[in-house]
Amino acid sequence: MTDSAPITSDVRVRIAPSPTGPLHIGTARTALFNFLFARHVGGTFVLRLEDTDVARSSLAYEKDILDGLHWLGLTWDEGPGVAGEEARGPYGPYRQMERLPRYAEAADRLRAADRAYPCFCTADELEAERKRLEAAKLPPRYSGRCARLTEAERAAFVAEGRWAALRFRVGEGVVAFDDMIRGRVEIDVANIGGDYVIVRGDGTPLYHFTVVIDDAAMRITHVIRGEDHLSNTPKHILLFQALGEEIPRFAHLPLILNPDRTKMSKRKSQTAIGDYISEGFIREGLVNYLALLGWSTGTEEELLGLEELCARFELEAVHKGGAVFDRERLEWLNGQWIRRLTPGALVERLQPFLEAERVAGRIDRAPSEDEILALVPLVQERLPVLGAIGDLAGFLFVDRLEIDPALLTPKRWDTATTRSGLVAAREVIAAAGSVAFEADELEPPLRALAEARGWKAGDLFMAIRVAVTGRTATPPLFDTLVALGPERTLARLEAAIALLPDDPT
RNA sequence: GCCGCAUUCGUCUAGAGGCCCAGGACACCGCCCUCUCAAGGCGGAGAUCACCGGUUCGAAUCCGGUAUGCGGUACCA
Repeated sequence: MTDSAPITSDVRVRIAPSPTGPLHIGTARTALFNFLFARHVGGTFVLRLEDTDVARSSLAYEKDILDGLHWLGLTWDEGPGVAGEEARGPYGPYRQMERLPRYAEAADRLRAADRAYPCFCTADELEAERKRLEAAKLPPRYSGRCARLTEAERAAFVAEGRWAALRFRVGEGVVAFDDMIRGRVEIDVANIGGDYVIVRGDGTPLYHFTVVIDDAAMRITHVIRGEDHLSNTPKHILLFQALGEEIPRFAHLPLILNPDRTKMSKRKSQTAIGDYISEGFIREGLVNYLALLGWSTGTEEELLGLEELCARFELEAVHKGGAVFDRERLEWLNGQWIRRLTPGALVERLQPFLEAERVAGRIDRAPSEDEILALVPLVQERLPVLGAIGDLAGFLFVDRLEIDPALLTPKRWDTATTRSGLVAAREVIAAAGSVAFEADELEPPLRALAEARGWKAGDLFMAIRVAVTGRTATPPLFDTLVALGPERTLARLEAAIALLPDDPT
């Protein structure tokens, strides 16, 4: 499969998630686009964990992210060691907290070259300054108060016990770059807010700093990330230059949006990949859908597997505008892929969902593999998500069926007709079943019964359906009866009949 | 506020000067199939291509402006 794709190009891309939350839809899409780009050109796909926000990072999130990417089939060529395994790749470690000495070395270098300087301003001072600017209707910007401190003044602050953050000197000029998706972007550094902090007072490095050092150290050639980083790009370019590193190419992907067109967020949308997995979206559907959010082949084809996506993906064909996440379309695509699964594969994927139904107490026993296999023809085209299996076929695995008596009587029937219909049906089914309990043996006599009594076959069937399943929407009736087996079919008919008054007045 | 990016049916998108009074898909509506639900087939409705000016014989496509939206503007990532 794709995880053993040969490396035939110098292209190196990365996905750099921060383990401060479960794998997010947007991160997954960015990872997918990086992966597709790498595979398309025969490049290398690197995974790096940006865990410098120690307070919010956790191992549980890290695991969720790694598992999620694996589940999607986005295997990386280089990345951190997990579960006792060695890290893979020549540019490790791939966790930023294990790379601290490298950031310290780079910080020293910038400091020595006077491209960065210690800033002794306190949070309160900075806050006051920001307020002053805001009141004067000026853009927030660091004044540069500490930029020209003499060594003596610095020593005085240190003696005072103040801790210094390290600020990068921004200088003047215009930073320009050719975004692979948006074309030329030019930003005057006067607008990026002044000299910015690259190392905190406590000595830990900040994102804008680590991302540049690592992208350079890991020889990343193309930075493919979300549009929310577009405005930050000049900060990165300035650092690449100051460090004497080659500047990678940039490609900023359009954002995935909430229905109200704001950046997709946990508050307004379901963003955790894990939640989609537990609902029963399958990787083929999710990958296909995500790939089409912001990209298209340029043709009218839209059912594309990972292999095909790798072959066809073009970064230049990515859209510029944000895309609203459309769950209905995802469900449709997911259903398409479920229908394309082989029976064996569907059985395998259904098993955990049936087991979950059992654990939740919605069914009394989880069916065997063979039982599920027999079910596949009845359910395969009726599952938008695997999790729908409980609603669709759960009645087969419950010991005591709950029936809403109100549903038992078909729309055009009264309870007396329903009762006699079910009584007669029970006889017919018992008789037919004694020959062979098969769909072909059951249907003709029941149709004949309806005709003899002047009933619409559909009404009779509906009464039977509700009697044996408790539902008005089920897989085809006769296949359902067969799946249920003769004993349970007859017992359920009996129980349903008992629910109907035998002398309605 | 400032800076940046964006703007084609409700949604995802095709479209790179004439093939477009704009094509496909999801959703929606109708019909067919049909024991229900799906699936599938057929058809329908749905976009004055944000707006205004320009360039051109001709613009959704090129240029300028405006509007709106979003993003960024942290000792978060």
